[in-house]
Amino acid sequence: MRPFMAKSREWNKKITKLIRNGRLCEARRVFDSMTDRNTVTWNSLISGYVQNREIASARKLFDEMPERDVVSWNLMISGYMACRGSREMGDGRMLFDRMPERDLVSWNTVISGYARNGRMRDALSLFDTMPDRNVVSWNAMVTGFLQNGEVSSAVEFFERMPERDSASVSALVSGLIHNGRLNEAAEILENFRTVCGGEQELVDAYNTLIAGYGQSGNVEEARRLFDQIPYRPDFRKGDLKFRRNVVSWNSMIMCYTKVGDLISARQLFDEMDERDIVSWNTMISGYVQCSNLEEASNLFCMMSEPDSRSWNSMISGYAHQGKLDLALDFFNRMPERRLVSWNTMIAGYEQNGDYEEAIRFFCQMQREGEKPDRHTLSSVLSACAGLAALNQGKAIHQRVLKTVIADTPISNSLITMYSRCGVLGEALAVFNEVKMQRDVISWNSIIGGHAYQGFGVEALMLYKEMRRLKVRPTYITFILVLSACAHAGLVDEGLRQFKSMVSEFGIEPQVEHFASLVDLLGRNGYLQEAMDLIDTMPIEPDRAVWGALLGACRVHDNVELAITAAKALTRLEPESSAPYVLLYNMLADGGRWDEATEVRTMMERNGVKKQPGYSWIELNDKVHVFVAADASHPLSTEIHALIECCDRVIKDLFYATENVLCFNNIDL
DNA sequence: GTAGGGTTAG
Repeated sequence: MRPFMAKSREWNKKITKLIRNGRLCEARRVFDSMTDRNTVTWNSLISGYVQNREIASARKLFDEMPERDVVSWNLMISGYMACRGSREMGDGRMLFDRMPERDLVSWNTVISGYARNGRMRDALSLFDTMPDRNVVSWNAMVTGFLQNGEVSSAVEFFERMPERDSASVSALVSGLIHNGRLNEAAEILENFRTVCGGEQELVDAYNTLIAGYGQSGNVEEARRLFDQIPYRPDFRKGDLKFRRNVVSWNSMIMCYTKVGDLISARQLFDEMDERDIVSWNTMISGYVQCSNLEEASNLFCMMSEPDSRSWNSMISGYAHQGKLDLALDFFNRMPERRLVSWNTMIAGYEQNGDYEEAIRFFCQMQREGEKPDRHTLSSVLSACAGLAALNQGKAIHQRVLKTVIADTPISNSLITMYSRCGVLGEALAVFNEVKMQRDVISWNSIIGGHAYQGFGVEALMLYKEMRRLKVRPTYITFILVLSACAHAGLVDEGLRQFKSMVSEFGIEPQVEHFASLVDLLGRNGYLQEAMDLIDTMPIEPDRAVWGALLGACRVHDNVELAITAAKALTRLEPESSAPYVLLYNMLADGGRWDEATEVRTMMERNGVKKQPGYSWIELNDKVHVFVAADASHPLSTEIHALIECCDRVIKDLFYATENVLCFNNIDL
């Protein structure tokens, strides 16, 4: 035996293992350090890039490699087909047409690529012309039909198959479930059971159905099936093959975690003889989903080799609890961070309102060579919306045009971002571009944008257009419509819309709707009516409801109701300074100094501190945040000097115009 | 080291 052969085989194994553990960069370093690479070495690394959707890197290796075999070609084709874009699929097809020698895998790769992306006609024409077919070719067609909702074609193909294996049955059963036909799926399984008795394939079909029941939340039925599969083989019956495998256990555990029954999930987990990485990850993610990070972390620590899913579950768990420091700790400790890890951190910061950090992470991610996808872009767009960072948002819009083909959620984020940045024209431009793929969220975004910017009448016009096009509004639509009416002073219209929400659409009013109604009435001077509404509303009023009343009292200078509202607010949020401050200012404005002082004393006695106000400005793609009495900005001294200068100019003008404040003509 | 189904992360 030649020693160097054994050597390169060992290295190839090492590369494969690194790729399996998500350490692609390390695999690349091993590859680069090798002197005796063979075709398998090249193919292994290409496979790593393909698995990680780095198609350009895969192609570069493919073009550079000295000798390509049929596996190299097949790997590249499968990489292109998995990218799903029509351009990439075209590239894959081009390679297929150009390759010197095709095998069954080549044909099946292209067929399933077409089938998965709804191009059944292309899939079918290849299927019909291919020299010979195997069970994989048939299964790919069945799956494709089911994914496109063509259930009868799928069943027809299934029946025409010359031979079937466990994947054929699983494909049909799971496809039927995804088309909402659980009963038919169960029927197929029953037929299959009588035909093939206690074979291994039956277990796979059972597992599919268990998972299907789990998806629809029917744990009892799933458990009934699970219990029908014997735990251990029954030797007396000669039943050697029909027994639970690790997927049966994992699927059942998943059913329990899905409904939050972690006790039962854990019982099964502890009962298992052999757990695989999926068992561990399913349990961890179950604990994460019900916010039990302690147990999640216990299990995580017990794992010998956590993979990227294990790490990312922990990161997302802590991020959801707002513990970004702990999330970051896991993020930093993981052996190799991939796109999902970055996305989890960015989404975590964004959802916790730390928009600057979300954007900072986004920039760092790109510096480290990771390409954003739709998840990244959607989070970052929300962060830009939160900061009203228009230039950043525009730059990301450009990225979107290069990265995503047509994606409704992303377009909706763009609409929201432009709205929040105050450029409704841009928001409308996006809204008009996606005419064909609008959903109710697109409408909510554009209506909300107009309402938010004070264009109540325009918001209502958009709502009417939405109704004309028979788009069914949601409860959020009505929060926005009521807010639009409030801003436009259309009290009667608002009340009419509220009634129509209940009577026409059967939407049960939520506390947010009452807050909007209180705002609608109060803002337009109907303070007593707003108060009466609070007294009679069927839900407990929350801070938004009382806040709306208090704001209205401030505008219309009703001190007595303001006191009621402020009292209610301090009961709900004892630590908030806003109601005290607002009430203090109102009393002081009215010259009621004794009561004002009393409010101030009460605030101090209750240990409430005034929270510093803050504002921000976007300049040269950077967002600068200013907090009162904060000197952390690099140009703090200069900024304060400038403010003082402005202050002087304003004061001079103020006195010069004999106490008549007129900002309109000031040219600073 | 490559093709189809069923279990895990954003």
